[in-house]
Amino acid sequence: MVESGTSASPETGHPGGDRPRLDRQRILEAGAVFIEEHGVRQLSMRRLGAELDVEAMSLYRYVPSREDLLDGIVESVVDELYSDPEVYVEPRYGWQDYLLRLAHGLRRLAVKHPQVFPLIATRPAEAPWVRPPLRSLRWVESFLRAMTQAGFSNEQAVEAYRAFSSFLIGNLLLEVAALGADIGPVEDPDPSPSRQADLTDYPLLQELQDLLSEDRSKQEFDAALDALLDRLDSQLT
Amino acid sequence: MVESGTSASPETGHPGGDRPRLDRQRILEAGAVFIEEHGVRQLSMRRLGAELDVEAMSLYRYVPSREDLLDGIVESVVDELYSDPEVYVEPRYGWQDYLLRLAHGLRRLAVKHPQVFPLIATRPAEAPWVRPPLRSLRWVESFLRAMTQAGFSNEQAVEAYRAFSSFLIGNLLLEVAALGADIGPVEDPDPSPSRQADLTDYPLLQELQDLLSEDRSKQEFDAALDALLDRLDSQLT
DNA sequence: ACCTGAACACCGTTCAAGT
DNA sequence: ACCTGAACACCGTTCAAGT
Repeated sequence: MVESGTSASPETGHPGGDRPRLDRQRILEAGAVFIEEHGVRQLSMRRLGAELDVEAMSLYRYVPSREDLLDGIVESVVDELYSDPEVYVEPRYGWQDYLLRLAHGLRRLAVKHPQVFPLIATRPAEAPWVRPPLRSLRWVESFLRAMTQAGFSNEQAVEAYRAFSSFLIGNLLLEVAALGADIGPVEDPDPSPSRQADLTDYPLLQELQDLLSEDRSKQEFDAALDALLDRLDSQLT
Repeated sequence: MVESGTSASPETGHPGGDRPRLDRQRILEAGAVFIEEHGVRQLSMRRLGAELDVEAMSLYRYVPSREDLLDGIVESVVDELYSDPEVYVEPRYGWQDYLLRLAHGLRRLAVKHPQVFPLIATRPAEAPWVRPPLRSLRWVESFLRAMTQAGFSNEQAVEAYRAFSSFLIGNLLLEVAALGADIGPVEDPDPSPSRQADLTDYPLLQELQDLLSEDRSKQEFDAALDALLDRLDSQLT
């Protein structure tokens, strides 16, 4: 990238290519944007540097490694949940209300960041029992408090936490996979006929193809969530 | 799976390091073993070649690219399901029996290949509606046939298929993550104190840490599966 | 204090060449 | 027919050097 010649104002101001100075948060956000645009596989230190008008090596002043960069991006995206006004309210309307808000907040997050969500779901967490997508001690504590205060035993609260995590991962991972289809690697669209499945040997698939292609994620999410809440409720007394 | 042929095998003389000749299936199996031993991140064409006593470039005669290699490994591991005698029986004992067998077969697969399973769960499939971990048209057809023949409507069968996939992904992905903890990248054990979470601000987590660390995956899997079957059953009639 | 250039070890992949 | 050597473009990362 040809640049510089920006000797006039060191702080700010150029309309075309100004460079607000590097800092960790700016790098993480640029990383999240880059992943959403090009996929994780395409994210290299060099390319992210270029995006920020900087050499790759400069990033190492703020981020110890590419791995740590990815962890940082995940953390920074998940932290958006704290500023979701629909989620972050005092849990005084009962545990079902709390779980509903939390689940829908995480679904909004997943749909907003379909390319980052698989990382949220699959990166190793701080401790083995901190299960995605609730990747922080603070949320786990909050979850368990809501449940125990509602009358669940310690064992039941922990079991509910696990069931809730599994429910979210399964539903949201498959939803974003169907969305962007790029849940792991591979970037090219590839609309070649080879990619179009040959259904001649599968009469039922042929018949149901329209149904199978229909997107009912929202309804299914709500239905499964409802069933989960019922199941948990039945454990209470 | 050692192949036939190679009768006198004149060129495989070395006692310690004989080289049974390259073929696609051998490469895929070696890849699966390598991933289970060292993690996906460590798998490079060069290293896999070395494992097979061959230069990396030789692999390209059987596998178009590293991406395709990973897809091939996933396919070859999932294909083990066909030779699981507990799973692959005629579905004449009812749909619940069928779903139970299938679910437990996939759980065995996940536990046997904890490092490969995340790939099974996250690699883009043949068609967008072919949801992991049932990554083949054949299994989807089989699933839908079992359900419709049991009296589910087309819509209900498709919905059941989606609910079943989500259930499996959520439960099994989190189970293998807790197992190997390496659900994505990063290889080092790192038992440093920095990795040990500081729980001073989270009294409930402190109190429940033993419960949280307990492994109850099998029971929870069975309980959630049971609840799912009940939910589906209630839609019948 | 912050960024860069050059360098190292390692990748995936191509292709002409060996046997 | 099957494998290899050399080469290319690209990585992550280190470190001494620039400003």
